[in-house]
Amino acid sequence: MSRYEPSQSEAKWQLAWDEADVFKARRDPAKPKYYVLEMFPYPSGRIHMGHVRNYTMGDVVARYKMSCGYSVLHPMGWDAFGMPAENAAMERGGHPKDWTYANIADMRGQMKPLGLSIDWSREFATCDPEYYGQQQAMFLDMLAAGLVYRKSAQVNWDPVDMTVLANEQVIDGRGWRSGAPVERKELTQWFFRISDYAGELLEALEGLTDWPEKVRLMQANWIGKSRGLQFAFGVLDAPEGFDRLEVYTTRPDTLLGASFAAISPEHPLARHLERHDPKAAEFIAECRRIGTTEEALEKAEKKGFDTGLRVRHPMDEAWEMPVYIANFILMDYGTGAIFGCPAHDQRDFDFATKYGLAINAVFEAEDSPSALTEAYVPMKSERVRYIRGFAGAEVQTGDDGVSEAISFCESNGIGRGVTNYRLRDWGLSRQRYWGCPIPVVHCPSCGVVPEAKANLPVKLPDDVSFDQPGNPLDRHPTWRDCTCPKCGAAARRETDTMDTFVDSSWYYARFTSPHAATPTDAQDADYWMNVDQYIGGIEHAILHLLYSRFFARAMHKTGHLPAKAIEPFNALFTQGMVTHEIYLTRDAQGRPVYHLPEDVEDGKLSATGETVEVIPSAKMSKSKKNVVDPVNIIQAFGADTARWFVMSDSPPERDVEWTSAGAEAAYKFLNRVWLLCDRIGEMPADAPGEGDMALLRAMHRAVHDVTQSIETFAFNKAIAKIYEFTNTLSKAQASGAAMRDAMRTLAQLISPMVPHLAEDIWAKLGGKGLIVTAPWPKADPAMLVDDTVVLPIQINGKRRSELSVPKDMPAAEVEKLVLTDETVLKVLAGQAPKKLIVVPGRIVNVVI
RNA sequence: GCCCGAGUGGCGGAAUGGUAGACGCAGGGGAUUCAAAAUCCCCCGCCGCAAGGCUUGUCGGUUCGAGUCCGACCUCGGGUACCA
Repeated sequence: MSRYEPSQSEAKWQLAWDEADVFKARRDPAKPKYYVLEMFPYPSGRIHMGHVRNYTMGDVVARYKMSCGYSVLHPMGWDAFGMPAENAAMERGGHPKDWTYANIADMRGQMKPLGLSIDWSREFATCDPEYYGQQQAMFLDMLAAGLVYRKSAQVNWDPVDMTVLANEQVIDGRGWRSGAPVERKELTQWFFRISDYAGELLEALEGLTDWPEKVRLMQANWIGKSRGLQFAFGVLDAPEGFDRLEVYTTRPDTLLGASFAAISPEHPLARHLERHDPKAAEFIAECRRIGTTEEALEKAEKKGFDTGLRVRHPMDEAWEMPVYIANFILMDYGTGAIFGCPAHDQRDFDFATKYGLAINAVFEAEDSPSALTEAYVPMKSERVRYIRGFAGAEVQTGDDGVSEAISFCESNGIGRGVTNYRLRDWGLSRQRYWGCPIPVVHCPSCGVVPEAKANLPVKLPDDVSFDQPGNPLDRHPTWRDCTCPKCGAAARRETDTMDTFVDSSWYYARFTSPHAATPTDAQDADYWMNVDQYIGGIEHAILHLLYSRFFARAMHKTGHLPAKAIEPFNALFTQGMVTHEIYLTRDAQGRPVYHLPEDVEDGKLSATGETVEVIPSAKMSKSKKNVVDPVNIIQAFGADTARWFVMSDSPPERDVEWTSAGAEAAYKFLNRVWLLCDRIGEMPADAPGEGDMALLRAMHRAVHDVTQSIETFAFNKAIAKIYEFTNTLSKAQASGAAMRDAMRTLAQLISPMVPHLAEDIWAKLGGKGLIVTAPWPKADPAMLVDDTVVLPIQINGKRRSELSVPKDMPAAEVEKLVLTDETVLKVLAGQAPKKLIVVPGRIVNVVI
């Protein structure tokens, strides 16, 4: 008998894999390729259980596909630019670069013991000049291709720190450090023309059949295609240049229910009034105190300012309406101006009620019209009766009403039907140091000039300090001052850096040739793209994934990716979070003091015996101290236990709660497998036994079920099947040869999840070579069929009895048998059943 | 606010519209042991002595049959364009 000692054997097998170089991705024309990618991590410095779960899932897929004969690419890198590095520099001193690379080294050191099948030779960080230099080259190509432009946009401005704030740095409308009320400020910034691709990005979602439906839905809603009418109101006594007010509406059928027009505080007309009307200026200033986020804007109280201007209804010369500036109208959507129909829009209804405007119903419910105490907003597909309609039938659906209204307006010269998208262009400028510099130069005579490609990468300067707020690049004279690449005159470098979403929008492509002298290598990209399986958090469902889809198209347009790669991720899987209970005690003031799980035992603090409050599981976070450090778990139980547990307990798309009991159970199971292997290994190969056939059938059943479960990402079910098979095997009385065969197969089935233990078993039972390179077992279909089935008998839908019959017994014969069943006879009491339903091979239902 | 999910025993969960609770944890009983740990075997949704009844967040509907489909709601989670 030997002991299961993961600390020794895990290191041993990791070395063996390294020496055999089994995870090196090679372009092999003889094999099909498989590219599996997990969303790369931000180098915070510590891996957490969420990482372990994410990378174990990818590892299971990678190892399984390798066994199935694929040439696998499974790389790892670091999403290394971003705010936390600058925050660390500000709080603790030091340099973002040093902090980041030290974190990367730490995290790599924590990840390696997990035994992941990663090709580490492809590792890179997005803050490597080698990587971001290629990103700058692509930016210049995209600029030349017309995919990038500059325009004015608003940012959160901290007037005390004199710095731009990210949305998460604005707390209750105030700067997180200064506490000063945040203002909106306009800056000229760079944008990607993602909205040019809105229609295509929407339509192509249909082809992403291996993406979760919820992600496709979220993206479709985000892109937000709408069909509507754009038309102009005539403005009475208009200020010069504003005699027409263009509005966009998705409900032109409600035009005769209009009672006001409203414009965005950023609308040119509002801007004009701001300069000439102090009251308007005051209102607009108030609007600007609301944050820049959609959430803040939507949740803010809806307010308007009556400009005193009036517009004429396009269908009635005599009909005049007031024009408001309203805080909820977005300048980025439509024309930045709307008309309000209070009867059929709740927001307009509230607005009209507040400002005493008319509420005129345009249509009413077909059957039961009722008084308007709130806006009547039926589904557009519902039929309604138009009482102020002007186009189409009196009774029609909202959709038809809209179409008819657009046709009517077009033929009467009132406006034109237009298709609009909610999706806005992607602002990529960041007023920060730790990001990829935007490679352009501002020249007094040539204007905005792209940096020459020969001068790339435009490297971040190292000699910067973070002792004052703001972007250090802005106050770095030798870096900022440069010469114009076009005319050679003195010029200034762009000091904005790129949004880190740019970095993560093409790393998957860079992994195919991570050190090429161009952004991608055509042959490598052609062989390895697309990512066959992408795995990551649902929190990236919209932004990261949509930006990546756009970027792949932009890369194709600029010659950096083949046409087949414009949808870069063939299949997507979104995994849940790892959660843990939260433990806390209270200090003298009643404030919570959080405690690490490892310091709590049986609901009490180990040190003092004080009882802790327990809050239900939440996402692991440092501030709540409900974190379990994978490094501790690996030291205590081994990587295989950590891997087994994160895969076993919950369906992978759902959150998993880390419990120490669960981790111990995983460890116990692996021990059991180890001992079982020992026992079988000691059986003489020719030891006689019975039940070889039964064991063989169970083995094929297990191979089939586990394979199916892995293929469908049901890892928890795969593990349940492995438990069942292990139970069967340990109770089996089969011959030595059959037992060994079954045990080796068991080792293969567990090998994607617990690869180290699997290698140990394989080696002990005489498997050939490394299990990691052994071909995946195949289930024989003939071994999977059962001859008899047990049919449950229901009476009025409730299970009352059962019946064992040959698998293919005709329904008529089953019926006869059912009517002889004791329970059925008793319930029928001599009467005939009303109905007898026989679902062959499944169930019988007797209706009485 | 808006968009998208999720809710099943004490706990994590399983279930092509067809036996609700597979598998695991916790718990109970037993074997082994001088004893304990470890290991092995058995029991285990709730109410009830039992017969039986109830049970998949709540309420309603479709169906011979609903955890699964439809409608309304409740709670929790993700996103909301400068967190990554």
